[in-house]
This record gives sequence, C-alpha cells and structure tokens, in this order.
Amino acid sequence: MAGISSKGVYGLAAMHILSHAPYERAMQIKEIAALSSISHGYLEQILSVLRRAGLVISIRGASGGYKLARRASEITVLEIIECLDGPLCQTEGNVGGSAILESFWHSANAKVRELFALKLSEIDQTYQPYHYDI
Amino acid sequence: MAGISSKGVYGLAAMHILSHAPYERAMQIKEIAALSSISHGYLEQILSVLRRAGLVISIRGASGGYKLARRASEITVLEIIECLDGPLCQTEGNVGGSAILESFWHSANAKVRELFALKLSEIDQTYQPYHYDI
DNA sequence: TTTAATCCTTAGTAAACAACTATGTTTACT
DNA sequence: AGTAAACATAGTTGTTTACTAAGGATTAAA
Repeated sequence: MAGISSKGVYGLAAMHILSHAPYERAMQIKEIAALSSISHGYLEQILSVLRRAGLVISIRGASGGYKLARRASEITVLEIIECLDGPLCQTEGNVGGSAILESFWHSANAKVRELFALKLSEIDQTYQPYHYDI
Repeated sequence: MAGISSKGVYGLAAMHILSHAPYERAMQIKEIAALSSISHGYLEQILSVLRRAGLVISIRGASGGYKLARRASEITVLEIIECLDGPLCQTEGNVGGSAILESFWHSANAKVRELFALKLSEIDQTYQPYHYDI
C-alpha cells in the first residue's frame, strides 16, 4: 500500500522491537531477526539504511548491536517508512493539466502523510491489544 | 504512493473527464486521450479494465465510445484506483506475529481507504481551483 | 595476541511489475 | 461495402522487489 513494501514493514517492526529494548542496551541483528522472523541478511541491509538515515546507532565489533538514535517519542513512522521505501504517496497527478485533479492529489498526499506522522511510542499507546475505550 | 501507479492516476483522470461529458453522450477514446494526454493505446487498456469492473459502459462500432456506468455521485475514487492498481494499502503487517503492529497496520489500512472513499462528484465540489472558504 | 563475534559492504539474481507499443479482430454506423 | 470505433492479446524494455552470498572491517573476549 501507499508505496509501502515489505522493507518498510520490516523496518517498522525492527524499530518497534528496538523501542522495547532495555534502556541503553544494544540489540543484535540476530536477536531482532529472531523476534521479527526477518532473515538475518535482509535485516542487515535494512538496519544499514536506518543507520545512514540517522534513525539508529550501531556499535561495531563483538557484542555490538543497534540502538535507537533518538527516543521513540521523537521518531515517526513516516520517517522510518520513507527512508526505506522512498517518499510515501507521491503521485504525479498532473495528467492533462487538470488543476482540480492536481489539487486533489496534493491534498490526498498530505492527508496520507499526516496519517503516518505518528510517533513510534504512540503505536504502543494507541494500538495496544485489548485496549478498551470506556 | 499507496500503491497508486500511473494506471490509477490515469484511470481517475479518464473517469473525471467522463463525469463531465454531456449527459448520455458517449465519449471516444481519442477525445479522452486528447484531453488527458494519455496515449491512445494505453488508455484503451485502462478503459477495458474499468469496463470489466462495471465502472464504465462501452458502445461499440463506429461512433461508439464510453460512458460512466453509474452517476458520478455513486462511484468512489477508491473503486477506480483499486480496480486498476489492486487493493490499496494492503500490507501484510503480521511480521513476527506482533499483535500491536498488526493492529496498527489494520487501522492504517482502514484510514487510507476511508480517505479515498470519496465520490467522483465530490472531487469537483471539494477541490475546485479558486475555491474560497468564507 | 589470537579468535571469534559482530557490524558493514557489495554483487548477484529470479521474479514480478510498470508503462507502454503493436497488431489484428469484432462490431456497428453510414 | 467501407470505415471507424471498441476489443483482445502479445511483446518489449526497463525498474523494482526481496532476497542470498561472500567477504571485509572492527572490536570485545579468551
């Protein structure tokens, strides 16, 4: 959907796991891979992208691993997905030069991005299973 | 975006043009192609899909053409895009069996679909260029 | 200081998809 | 009958996806 491939989905899963890591402890690829059932090699590539984007920090060498670069309350789902899958909801809607359709696509674009602009930490707060609104 | 390819964008453009056609008059592919600057051959394929999906009706033979199958107030943008690009916002979010992420993707999915569930006729009403809110 | 565990990087690959073009067939108006 | 339209299918070229494979670089631990 919305240009979201499995890379983006995997990336969010990995980041979500990292957001639950004990404070200041780096998690290793194989741990994350085991928890998410993403293949080790592919996850390696994904984390590499996330690192270059400044979303995670890596520690090299034996007993190395990964940590979130910022707090989960300062990272959005949109950032994660866009750095892996490229710009979300990008449609060149300028077909035949219709100003109305261009306006529509522009607005749709903004709304989708807004929808994904929630913080990593808010996922837990909002989407807890067995969450009841009373 | 959102798994929306140029096919979906073209399809919406074509449908939007058809929604402006004089009542009960069928428009020909070459007319629509000229207005939208979509290639004749490609547009032919797109309209073929839209016809099989029951969104447009075709009249064959010389002086044939296409009409909307229903009124523009009874066709949604979502229908148009999904019949051309496949299901919108479909992510198998079930990575590692996280109930929270599954719940998140499910909700995101629903919200995106809701966003595109507007009627063809509402595009004009909502996204008129030079539209002022007073 | 060696070893081993970890991250890092690049290359390759098979399959699917995107965005068309091309060619011919069928239908129906004139 | 002739022509103009929709209809159908196949082919093409390039890109993307989702990986796997193989090794290199770095550093903690033995």
